[in-house]
Amino acid sequence: MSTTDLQNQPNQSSTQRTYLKLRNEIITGKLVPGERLKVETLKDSYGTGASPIREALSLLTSDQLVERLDQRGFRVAQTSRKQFGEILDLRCTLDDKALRQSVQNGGRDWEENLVLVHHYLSRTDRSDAEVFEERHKRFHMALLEACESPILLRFCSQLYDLNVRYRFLAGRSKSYSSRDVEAEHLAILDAAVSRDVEATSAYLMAHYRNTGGFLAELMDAPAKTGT
Amino acid sequence: MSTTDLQNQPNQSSTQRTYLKLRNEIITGKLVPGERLKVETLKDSYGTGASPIREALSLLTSDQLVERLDQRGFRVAQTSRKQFGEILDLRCTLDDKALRQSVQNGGRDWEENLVLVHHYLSRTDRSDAEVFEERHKRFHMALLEACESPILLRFCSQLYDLNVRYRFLAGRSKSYSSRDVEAEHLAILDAAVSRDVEATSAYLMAHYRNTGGFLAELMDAPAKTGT
DNA sequence: TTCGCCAAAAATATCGATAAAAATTGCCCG
DNA sequence: CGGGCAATTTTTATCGATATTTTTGGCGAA
Repeated sequence: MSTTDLQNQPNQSSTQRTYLKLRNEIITGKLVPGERLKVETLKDSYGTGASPIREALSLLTSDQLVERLDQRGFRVAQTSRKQFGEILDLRCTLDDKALRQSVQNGGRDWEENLVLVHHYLSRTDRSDAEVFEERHKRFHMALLEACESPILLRFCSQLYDLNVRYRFLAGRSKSYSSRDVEAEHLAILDAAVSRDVEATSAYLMAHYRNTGGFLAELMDAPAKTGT
Repeated sequence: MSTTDLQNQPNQSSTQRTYLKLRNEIITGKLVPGERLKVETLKDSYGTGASPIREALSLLTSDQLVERLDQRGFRVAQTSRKQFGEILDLRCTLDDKALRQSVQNGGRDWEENLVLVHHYLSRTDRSDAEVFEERHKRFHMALLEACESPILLRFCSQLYDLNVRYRFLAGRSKSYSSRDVEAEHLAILDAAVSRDVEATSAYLMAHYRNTGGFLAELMDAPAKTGT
C-alpha cells in the first residue's frame, strides 16, 4: 500500500469523485434548489482542494443541475412546475425516438443485456434507494442503448437525471408506492424483446406520463419553485 | 485606468474568455479533430493560468467539442461521417419541435426581433466569416426562441455548433457558394411571420437537408474520421 | 533481433496562497 | 429616524508550485 491511498478511493480522480457525489446530492434533494454552493464550504466537506470542486461544478452546470452566476459563484439549479412539464414533454419526444431506433436495431447482445438488467431491477427492493435508483436508470438506458446515436443517448440520460430529481423533490416514497411500477417495467420489457416497436413505445410513454401525472399532483402545493 | 486592465478585455472572466476562444477555434477547424490539448501549451498561448484553461475544457467537454481521456488530459473531439448524419437527423427532430412551438407561441416582440435579425444577416457579406457566422446563428436561434422550452433550446444551440463545425471542416466557402442560401432564409422568414407552421417547418427542414447533403458530398473523401 | 523492464522526461491533477470582486455591516449625515 | 457611503468581511477567481501518473527511450537478456 503506497502512501497515497490512505483515504482515497482506488483510481479515480478527485474531480470525478466530487462530481458524482455532488450530482447525487443534488438529484436526491440533499442539496436543495437555490442553495448556494460555496467553494470554501464544499472544500472542507469533501476533503479536497478548490480546483476539483470548481471543475465538478462546471460539469454540473452543463448538466443543468447547477447554475453559475456571473461572478457570484454557483448555486443549485432552481426547479419549477414549468420545467418539470418541459422535461416530461422532451422525454416523450427524445426517448421515443431513441427507443424506436433501439428496438429496431438492437442485436442479440442488446436483448440479453436488457433482460439481465431488468432481472436485477425486479429483484431490488425500493427501500434501498441507492441501489434501486442505479438499476432503474440502468434499465431505462438499456432500453435505448442500441439506438446508434450517442448524442441522443446523452440527452436522454441528462433528462433522466433531471426527472429523477423531481421525483425526489416530490417525495420519493409516495410517488412509487401506490402504483404497480414493476408491472409497467415488465410490459415494456416484453414488448421490447418481441420487437414490437409500437407497443414498446406506447408502454414507455404511458409509464412516463403516469409517473409524471403522479408527481404533478404532489407538486400542487409547491414549497419551492423557480423564477 | 486601474492596474488590472493592462491587457484584459473589460469585465469578463478569464474562464469565459478562454472558453469562447477555444470553442471558436475548434468550430472553425483551427484546432483539428483529435489534436491534443495540453494545458501547459494552452496556458502559454492564451496567457492565463491552468485553472481557467481546465475549467474551459470541462465546459467544452459537455458541449461535445472536447474529449476527456481518463487521466491523460484532453483532446479535440473526433469527427466522423456517422456523427454528421446523427447531428443532421437530431436537428431535424429537435429544431422542428422547437420551431413549431415557437411559430405558434411567438408574440409580436419575437416577430420583430426575427425580422431585425434577418435584416442584419441578409446585409452581411459571407466573406467576413466572423460576423456572418454570428448573425447566421442568431437568425436560426431567433426562429426557435419563442418555444418556451429552455432545455430544448439549449440542445438546439449545441447541435447548431456541432453542425457548423462540420461545415468548416468540409471547407466553408464551397458549401455556401453554389446555392442561394439567402433565398432559403427569406422563405423561412416569410413563412414564420405568416405563422404558417407547416410551411416554415418544411422550408427549414429543406434548408437543413440541403446543406447536409452538400456537406456529405464534400466529405466523400474524408481525411480524418473518428473511431 | 526482439521482448520486456527500468529510468528519465513530460504532462496531468491537485493543492495552498493571493488578488480581485461582491456582500455586509456599521457609521455618519441629513 | 432613515438613507447612503465606506470600511470590513466573505467569497470568488486565479496563479505558481508540487506530487503523481503516464509516456518514452534505451539497455540488457533470451
